[in-house]
Amino acid sequence: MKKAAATRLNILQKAFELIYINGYQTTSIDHIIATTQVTKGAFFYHFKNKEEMGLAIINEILKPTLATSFLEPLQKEQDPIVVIYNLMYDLLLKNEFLKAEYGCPVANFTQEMTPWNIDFSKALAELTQEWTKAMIAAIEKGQQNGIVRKDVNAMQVTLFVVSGYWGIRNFGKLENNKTVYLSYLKELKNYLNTLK
Amino acid sequence: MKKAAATRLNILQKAFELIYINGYQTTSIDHIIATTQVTKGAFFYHFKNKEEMGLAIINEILKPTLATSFLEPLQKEQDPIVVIYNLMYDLLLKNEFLKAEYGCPVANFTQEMTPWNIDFSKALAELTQEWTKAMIAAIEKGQQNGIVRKDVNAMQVTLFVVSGYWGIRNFGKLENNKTVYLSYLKELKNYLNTLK
DNA sequence: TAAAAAACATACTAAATGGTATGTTTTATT
DNA sequence: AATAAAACATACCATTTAGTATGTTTTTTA
Repeated sequence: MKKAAATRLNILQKAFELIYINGYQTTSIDHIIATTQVTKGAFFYHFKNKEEMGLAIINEILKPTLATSFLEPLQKEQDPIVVIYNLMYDLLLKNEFLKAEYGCPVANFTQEMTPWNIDFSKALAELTQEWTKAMIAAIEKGQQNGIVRKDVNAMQVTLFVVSGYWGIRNFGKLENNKTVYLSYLKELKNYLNTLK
Repeated sequence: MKKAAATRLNILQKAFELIYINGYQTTSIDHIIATTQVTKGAFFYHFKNKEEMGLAIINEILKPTLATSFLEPLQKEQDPIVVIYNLMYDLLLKNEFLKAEYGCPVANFTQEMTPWNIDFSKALAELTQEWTKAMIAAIEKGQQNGIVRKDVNAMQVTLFVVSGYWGIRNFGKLENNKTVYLSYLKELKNYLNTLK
């Protein structure tokens, strides 16, 4: 990687960490450049302002994570009920990128930036739609395979499941504890099994 | 009401509106006093700092709303499945205090303040616990009445339902649209009916 | 290897922020 | 009505903020 690209990525990664922990508004550029050991000149060479950096975090940090941790697992040729459950299990309990006490980065950004920042809203809505589309596809494939009932509304179920995920992440944040995830996962399993 | 108390309440209500729309961090005291037509002297006479005002919003604005809109409906002597569904229906589609594009105030605060602000976290966790306790009680009563299956875990179901509520509110915010609520409610009904 | 462009560094600025110091006015109490 | 306390008003301040102006260094290209 070129050195400039490395500097840029370094800024984005450290900035993401800070924002994930403290929020976008609360994380100042001064704070970011202090922890990255990068000067203000370098920062504003790579990003024309704070907002552009925030959007770059979504596109260059969150989007790749989405692909590997949220989409790929759904594209396996398996029982979608097992696949969705395992996905949630991994995201909530195993994923090292995501921490219980800081919630879901996409949900955090959504809460902080929408509806007043249109660019953020659009970028976040796109990310979310990629995930929901993949989940809907997985469920519909399960219907074709006869694993999931034909009368199940895949879009409806996806909305229900993703909402639950966002919500339980908020719970984990509130209680600063992963144990709520265990109860949630049990009930998610119960629910998913009713789709058979 | 005494005039001083009216001033205080006016600040809290206007501040809540601004914070509900723009977030706690982004809402400045200057902005609050500008829209309330109250001077800085008055503001800091009633609240020793911004944080105290924020906590007062939780205790004096959100808590009463919780009681009337979130708890009372659950305490009716009825089928808890109907009661919970109707509660969600009212909260998502009828409630005038809550707007789709701004999400759930408690979830918003949680996302923005936890885990780094302990006082906010505690106040918000208390609010949430009041709601979950009421919902658990409603479900357990339904089990005693034979409406809800005995093998249902009331706490687990409550966690699942509340998570879904928080999550769909985030969806509504993201899409800036109430139509997602309709799909969510349909699937919620399906889910709740499996508890019979 | 010289020139040019890219990448970074330093010092600064205007605006906004939470908060204070010091008043004045209003209300309650004797 | 006099006094004291409560309630509010105004002017100010130190700090933080995003962002800029103007450099210097490093890398690429001809």
